[in-house]
Amino acid sequence: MYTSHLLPSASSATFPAFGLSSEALTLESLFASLPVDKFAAGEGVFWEGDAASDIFQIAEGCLRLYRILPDGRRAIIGFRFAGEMLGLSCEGTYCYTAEAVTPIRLRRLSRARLRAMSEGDGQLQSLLLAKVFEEIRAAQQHIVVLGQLGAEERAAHFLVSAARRTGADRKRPVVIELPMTRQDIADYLGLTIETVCRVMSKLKRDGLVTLEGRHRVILVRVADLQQLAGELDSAEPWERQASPWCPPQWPH
Amino acid sequence: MYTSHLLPSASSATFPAFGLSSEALTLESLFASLPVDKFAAGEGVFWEGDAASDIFQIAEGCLRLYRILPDGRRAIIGFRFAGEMLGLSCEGTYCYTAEAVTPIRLRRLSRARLRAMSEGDGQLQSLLLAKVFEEIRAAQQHIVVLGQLGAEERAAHFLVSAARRTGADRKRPVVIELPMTRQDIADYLGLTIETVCRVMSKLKRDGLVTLEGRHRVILVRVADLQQLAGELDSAEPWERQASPWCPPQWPH
DNA sequence: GAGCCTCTGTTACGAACTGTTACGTACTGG
DNA sequence: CCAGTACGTAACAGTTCGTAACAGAGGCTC
Repeated sequence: MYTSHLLPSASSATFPAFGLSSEALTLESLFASLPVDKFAAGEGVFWEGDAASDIFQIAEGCLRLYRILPDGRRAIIGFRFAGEMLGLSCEGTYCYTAEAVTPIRLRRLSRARLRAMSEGDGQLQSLLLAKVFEEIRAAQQHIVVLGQLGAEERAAHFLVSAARRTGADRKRPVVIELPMTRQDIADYLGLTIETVCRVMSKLKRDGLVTLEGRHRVILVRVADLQQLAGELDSAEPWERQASPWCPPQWPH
Repeated sequence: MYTSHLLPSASSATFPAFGLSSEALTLESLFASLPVDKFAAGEGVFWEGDAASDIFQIAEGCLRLYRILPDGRRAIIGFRFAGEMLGLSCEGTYCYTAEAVTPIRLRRLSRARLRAMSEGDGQLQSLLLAKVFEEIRAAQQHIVVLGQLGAEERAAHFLVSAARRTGADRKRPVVIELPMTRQDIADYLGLTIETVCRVMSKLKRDGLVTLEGRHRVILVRVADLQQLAGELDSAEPWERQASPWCPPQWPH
């Protein structure tokens, strides 16, 4: 799981890459027949304050969710990847801006229609509620990370979470792809870009990871990274299937 | 609103002190006939990992919600006050420990029973969902505070939020009562107790607040405090009624 | 109710960490 | 291939932390 909001998708439901789970199929099928919207990298899907009329499922790509403070600082609340949903936990207006990190394709479902569909469908309601609870749990995890962990610990947590989320932690070597920029990571972890660089370099120097280019990290000593991360994950219910992962080809 | 989780109660529903709102009555009436449990200050109501069998409504007093990290650090996720609910957004097991800050009285409703009651009751479902959404919004607010604000800004935000939450910001002078200890505030704001003291002293020295004993703060220059807090509140939908407030008599 | 005791809170100062600024390098896209 | 952007590194500055000493409030005993 990605520190917190990187993996706010399913708790009991899963998102296998080819839709083998019956529970997941229920949710996936809601979107399956909908047309696909495309957005270029850097494009916004919706903005904080917009009427929250739709929810989205990401068919492909990666988004960042953020809020801008009055003085211009940017707080990234989380990232969303292929297979995950977007905008479910907003009511009235979106409480953050959603922007494409990579080129993305997503399907749009109006909130009104979802409401109509879930009316009287207890199973669907449960699935949606599970996603909302998952999002709360992820947010609380993020709160713990930002409030209690130091820079190196936050970075370790970010990496370990990414590995778990993508399922990379079940292969050897553990290779994770990070489509977002260092600035994105910094704004997500509550650090500056320089501190992120420093810490990544230190992890590399200490032999915990290997860096291949800007967007690929190989976790060498996973157990040590997990310990650095405060082992916040191990007690977490993220024992789940990986979401489909976009191929490593995002330009910046 | 309290930085974030201090006020995760209602978004559309309100909790007037004497239950005058019809929406609030719907939720309040769920608990009204239930027996009252009492807990002494420092006592735990439930623990992280416990089966989340019940949800609670606080009749009186204040609780802290926290998680303990493997190395002993304590992260306070939020506080809960009289009139608010507890344990709603957990599924399966509680994801934090709830502990009385002051002597508390609360009413317990089993999750199974709530489920049965809400089955087929669309209005009740909406009310509960609104509370869950409110909690997510509060958590995201807390993420922004912990990730982007400095120590003084966090403290200012904490105070302004407390004022808004208790309705103290609509009177002059703005007097807020903080039943929790400095250590609680520190663990909530991601600071050390010394930094909390230092910052509070600085706010006092700068004439922004007056401190009366350990648990009472008078906000002198509210607008300046709000600006320090990043004005995160002003754009927030916390334009709501205050919850009933416990009398200022908590010993430590 | 007086006095002692313990716990909480406050302040000071040095240490550690993170932010800031600046500059050089690597990658990306045209 | 070139220009622009993102990234990495280093030196310096600022903030926060950690330790420690002290002050004050509340509780307890007598």
